[in-house]
Amino acid sequence: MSVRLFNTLSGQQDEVTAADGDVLRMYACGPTVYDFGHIGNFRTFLQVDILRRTLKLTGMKLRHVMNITDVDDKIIRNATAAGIPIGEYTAKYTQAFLEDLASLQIEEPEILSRATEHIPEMTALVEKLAEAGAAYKTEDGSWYFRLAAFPEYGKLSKKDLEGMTDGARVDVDEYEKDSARDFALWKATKPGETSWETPIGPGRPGWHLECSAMAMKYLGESFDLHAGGEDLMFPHHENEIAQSESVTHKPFARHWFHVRFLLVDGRKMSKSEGNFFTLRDLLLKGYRASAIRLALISVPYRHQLNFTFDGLTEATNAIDRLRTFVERLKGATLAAGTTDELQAAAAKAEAEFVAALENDLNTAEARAPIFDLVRTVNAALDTGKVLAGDRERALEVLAKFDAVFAVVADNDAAPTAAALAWAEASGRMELVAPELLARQSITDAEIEGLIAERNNARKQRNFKRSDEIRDELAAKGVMIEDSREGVKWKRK
RNA sequence: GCACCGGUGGCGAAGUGGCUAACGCGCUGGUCUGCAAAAUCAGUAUUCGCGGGUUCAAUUCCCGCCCGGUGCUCCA
Repeated sequence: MSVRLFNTLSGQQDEVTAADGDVLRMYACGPTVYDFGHIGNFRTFLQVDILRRTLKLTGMKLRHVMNITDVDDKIIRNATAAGIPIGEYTAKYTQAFLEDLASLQIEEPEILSRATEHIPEMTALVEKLAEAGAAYKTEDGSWYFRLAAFPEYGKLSKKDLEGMTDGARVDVDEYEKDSARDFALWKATKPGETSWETPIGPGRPGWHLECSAMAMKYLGESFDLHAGGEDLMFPHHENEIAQSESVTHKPFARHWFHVRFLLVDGRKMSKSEGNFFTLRDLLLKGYRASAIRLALISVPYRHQLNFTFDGLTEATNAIDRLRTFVERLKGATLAAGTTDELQAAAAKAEAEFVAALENDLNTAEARAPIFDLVRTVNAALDTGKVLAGDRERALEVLAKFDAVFAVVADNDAAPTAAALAWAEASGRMELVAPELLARQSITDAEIEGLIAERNNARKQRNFKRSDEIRDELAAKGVMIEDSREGVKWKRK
C-alpha cells in the first residue's frame, strides 16, 4: 500500500514516502487573505485534501503545514482603502477561509502559519542568504535574491534562464536590482505602508520568503512534499527552492505536487469574464456544499476541470444516489449471516477504490467501483438476498470511500445556513436564489403535517388531494417516496 | 512567437497495443407503484478529432493537420 504521485521535480510518478520513516512532512501553499476564496482556490485545496486523506487511508501520519499570507500588496491596498489596520482586515478573510474549508469538508492542516507571525524567521533567512552571497540590499533598503548565485534555478519548472528575456518587465520600485529577474526578498518601507522594524532594516516580506521560512521552521530544511496550484510552480516555488537551497544546500522538498487550474464554462475564471464564483455564491444559488466538493474532486488533479452548473447538478444527483443507498441499507430488515457473492463484491470494490487513489489520485477511476457496489447491493436488496453481515461490510466500504470523498455523510445544512446568514447580515440577499428561499420557507413540522394529511387522503383513495400535496412539497424542494416501510421524505 | 495539455456515447469522465471501451448524469422502454419516487433490468460510442505510418493487431506508439484550452506577468 503506497501512493504513487506525479512529481513535478522528477517529471515522473514517484512513490510518496516519509524520509524519517514515520511522519510525512508536507507543506501546501495557502491563500492570500484579501478576499473570499473562489472555486479555483478550492479546487486546489480540495485536491490537497484528497491527497491528505488518501495518505491517511494508507496508514500514513502527517505533519502538514499551510501558510496564510496575511501581508501583501493587495491586502495593504484594500486595508488602506477601508481605513483599517491590515490585521483587522485579514482576520475577517482568514476566518471566512477557515469557514469555507469546513463547509467543503476540507481537513485543516496540522499547522496553520501566518506570515506576519514569522517575520523574525524570514529576516533571519535573509541574513543567511546575504552571508552566502545570494542576497543583496539596494539603496532604498530592499533586499533581493541574486539569481546568478543559484545555477539550478529553473529545475522545477524546467525553464531555461538563458532563453528568458531580461528586463521585459521592471517594477518602478525595482530599478536598483542587479538583474531584472532577481526577485524581492524584503521590501523597503514606503510611506504609509505597514512595516516591521527588523535587523535587516524596516520593511515587509516579499511573498516567496514566507514559505521558505515557515516550511523550514516547521518541517526542517528538507522535507517530503510540497503542494500548490500549477500557477505557483513558476516563479513562486522556483523562488522558494532558490532561497532555501542556497542556504541549506539540501533538497528543499523532495516531491512537488501541482494541481491544474480549473476553467469555468470553458474559459479561465476571472472577474472581468463574469464567470468568477466564490463558495458563498454557489451556496446561495442553492447548490449544496457536498455537490460543490464532488464536482471539484471528480476530475483528477492533473487534468483541467471545466466547472459548470450542469456539473454541479450531476454531482448533486450522484450524491443522492449514494445517500439513498446508505439509508436504504441501514433501514433494511436483514437476517444474520453473510453471502459469499456480496462479501466478494465488497472486497473487490474496496481494493479497486484504494488502488485507483494510490495511482496518482485517480478520483474518477476510484468512484467507479463504489457505484458498482451500490448497484450490486441494491439489486440484491430488491431480491432479498442481503444478510446483516453483508450490510456491515458494504457500509464499511462506503465509509472508506467517504473517508476520502467526504460527500455521503450529510453536512450540507450548516454551510447553506451560514451562507444565508452572511447574505442577510451583509445585505446581499439579491444573491440568494428564489428556489433556496422557497426551500427554507417550510419547517420539518409543516412537512410532517402535510404528509399526515396526504396519508389520510391516500387511505380514502383521494389521489387528487394526495398529489396536490406532493406537488406543493416538491415546489419547496421536498421529495416524497411511498415505500413499503411507509412514507419517506427528504429535502433537495 | 515559444512551451505544454486535451479532443472518447446527449453531457461529464476513466482506460488499455489484442477480453463485451469503466463509472456518473441524462434520455427511451420493461418491472414495481393508485400515479409517482426510489430501486432494478434492457437500450442509448460496430467506436475513441482528421489523414498517414509502425505492428500479426492501435482508441492506445510515431508523424502531420484541424479544433479547444493553458502557461511564458500578480494569480489556487
